[in-house]
Amino acid sequence: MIDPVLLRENPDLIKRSQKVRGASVEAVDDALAADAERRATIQAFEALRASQNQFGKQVASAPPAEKKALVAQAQSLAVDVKAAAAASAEAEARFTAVVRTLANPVIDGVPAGGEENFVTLRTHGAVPTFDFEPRDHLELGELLGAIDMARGAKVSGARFYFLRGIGARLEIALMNMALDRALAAGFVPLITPTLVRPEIMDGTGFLGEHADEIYYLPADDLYLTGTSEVALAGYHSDEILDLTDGPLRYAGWSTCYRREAGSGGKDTRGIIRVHQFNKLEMFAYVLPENAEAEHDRLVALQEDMLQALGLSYRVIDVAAGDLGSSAARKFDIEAWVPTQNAYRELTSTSNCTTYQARRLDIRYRTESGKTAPVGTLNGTLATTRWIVAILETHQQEDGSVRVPEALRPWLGGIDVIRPVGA
RNA sequence: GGAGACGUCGCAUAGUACGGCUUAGUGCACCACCCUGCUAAGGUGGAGUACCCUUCACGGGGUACCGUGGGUUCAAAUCCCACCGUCUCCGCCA
Repeated sequence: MIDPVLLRENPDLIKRSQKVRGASVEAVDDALAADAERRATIQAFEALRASQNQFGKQVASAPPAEKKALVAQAQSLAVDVKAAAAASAEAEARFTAVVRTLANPVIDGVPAGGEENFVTLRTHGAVPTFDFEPRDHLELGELLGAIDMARGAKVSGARFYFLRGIGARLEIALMNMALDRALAAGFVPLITPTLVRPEIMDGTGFLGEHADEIYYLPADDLYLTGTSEVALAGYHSDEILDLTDGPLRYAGWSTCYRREAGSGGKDTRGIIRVHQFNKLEMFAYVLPENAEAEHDRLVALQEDMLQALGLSYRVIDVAAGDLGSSAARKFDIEAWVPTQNAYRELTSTSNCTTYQARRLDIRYRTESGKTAPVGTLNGTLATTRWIVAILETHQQEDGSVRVPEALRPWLGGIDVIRPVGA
């Protein structure tokens, strides 16, 4: 949720942000009107309630003879109070509903426009070239006995798969490598619940435009999370944090579930876009003024990891229209996937500033002793999808795949993965 | 799945049988000051969160909050209902 004070005092800033996102600018005026209405009804209710409280004291201390008459008077007052309370609650609900449609104001410098308007900040590594026809990750995965899509479909349907043998080991190795790096960088590992209550899912902002992407279990009123970000953000909800010793940083390890509802027909081959995968997610709670520095720090950790794995990539500043409503800025890192002749997203790192924290009521104490919402950030450090880029980038003509040196310690020292039976 | 107990201001507790004298008491911890040669002990005072109004500001006034949400009532921590959570016992089970 945006800061209601900012809305009141600087609506133009929010309008500019809505505009570059391609979101509704009128919603800002609607919110302002709803705020005025809300405050008026609150005042009316509180004044009535104050007189009712006064009256209650009179009734309590009145001699029994007068009590009856006073109670009769108080009854009519009670009717007014009730009506005013209802009006105020309604106005509050209307205000909240409108304000929550407003997205987090983007940070200065975020490119305007939609998905294609991203700005490339830097690229790393030459695009790999082959003196043979490179195989795609699924063909390699099948040769290596690593990926089994057919049986995944048999058991669970399209976009499900088995990772088997070296494929399973590869994923565990990646996750562990990422975890060790996160530990070294001061992150606290956390294995998170993947089923969460509605208010947590809603608080992280995923029930908005992503609602149809999410698995829901009506019998239990629980949502399956598409990223451990949800549980990591909910972890400290309704708390006042002590950030005097620095940010709180967590590395969440979880399976992620996504319906991929809007992506019919896209990336149907292999494990690029699947309903279930594993991810190691970094999450940081920081003082708002440190959020942008933390954002860069997260991206640096991701780049270190990608470089260690010998992948070629570019870092992009995602355009305003392609940000989720919670993010004020988002850096994606996309690795080169040879057979697609394209960069594909491997990590996504969002600075949610205080937007998410305000919804989840996560605060810290300022120097003056007041409370204020913290900043939250999240970013990927490893996912199943990375296997795609690793297999394709490091493949050799005979279908074997070189294991990047940095990954070998987590694979028992294996330096080359060879086709099964070869 | 069945039966029961419980959820109060950071922690621990009182208050709930009889609704109004509770702007929720007490202890510990906390902060400021006083006192004692240091420490300990003692004394005095202060402390929650959110929102609304007012003020240039310091501040002042008000409303709500006793797990959450409803309800009864002139009035609810206290009565009623639902939900969430914790604990105990029984049953079942990978």
